[in-house]
Amino acid sequence: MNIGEAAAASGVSAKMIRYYEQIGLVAGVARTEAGYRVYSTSDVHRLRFIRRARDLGFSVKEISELLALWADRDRASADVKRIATTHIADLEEKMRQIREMVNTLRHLADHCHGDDRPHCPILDNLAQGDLDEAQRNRAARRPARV
Amino acid sequence: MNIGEAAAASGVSAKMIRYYEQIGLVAGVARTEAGYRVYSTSDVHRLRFIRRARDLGFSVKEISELLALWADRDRASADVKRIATTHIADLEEKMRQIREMVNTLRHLADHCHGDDRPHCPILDNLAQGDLDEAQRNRAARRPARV
DNA sequence: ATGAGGCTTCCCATGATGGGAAGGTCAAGG
DNA sequence: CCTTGACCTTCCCATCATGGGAAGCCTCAT
Repeated sequence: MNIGEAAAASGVSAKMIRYYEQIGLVAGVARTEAGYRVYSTSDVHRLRFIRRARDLGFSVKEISELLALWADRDRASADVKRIATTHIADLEEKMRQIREMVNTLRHLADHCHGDDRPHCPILDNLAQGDLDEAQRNRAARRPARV
Repeated sequence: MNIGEAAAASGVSAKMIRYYEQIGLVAGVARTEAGYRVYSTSDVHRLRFIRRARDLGFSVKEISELLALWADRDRASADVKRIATTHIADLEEKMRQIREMVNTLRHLADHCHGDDRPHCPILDNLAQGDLDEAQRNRAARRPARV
């Protein structure tokens, strides 16, 4: 199987397959005499695993650990679960930060007439940058940055 | 005021102040004979505006539009509100995607014993990558990628 | 044998941020 | 007056995952 077919079969673009090989996430595969990469079905399985893990928001580093555990038949499920729960916590933290932004923004937008007149609480808030709820929270537990 | 003081006063790092100048988000400021940047209080206000907008998740591009509206006394508040509500929608979409990931992951993690035994539904799911809820949704409305 | 389409590598760009090096400047204190 | 330390300058590099595109080679079907 050429890289294009492997891409179609795994849902990972050819570009990304080469990239994953370059950074060592997948081992270099066999090549034809002409230098074309050749993929087996188990290579494709591996790529699909990666694809699915990416879809669940895991970083390449985490996926690398997950792949190692996947390959290790004697792994402890606790090790897998630890990675997953840590990731869940990361995602939840991100969600919390976004929710805070949305709350603040929605509050401001609700008080903005949104007509031809220039007065706008949104700009007022950005300009004065007073310590409102979101900002106090941010100050409390740096670093924020979503 | 030197860049260091402006950074402290605005909450924007000196690095980022230079970057914002470079990409044209803030105009080049006055310089001393020696080449040091000199900031006025209104420069600092502008930086604080940027800082606050970044904290609310606005992109540099959006902030550039917001700054233009801020400077325009005849703006229509509708223009500001449009930017804000679009941004809110973006954030909510991101939240939705993250929530989906979390739901799937939490479901999997809940069914993982997390002990010494190797069996693990998390890896099973990644490996088989069957079309579960999250994946069908993703397939329905590409592009996903959070 | 020719053309289309696939493959290769290599370089560049994204977005916002930080790190760090090499070198110039300024102010305070000896 | 000179030194020293804290600041400033520019320039380059790295992040993270992804895509775009060019130049050139390969393969298969016509």
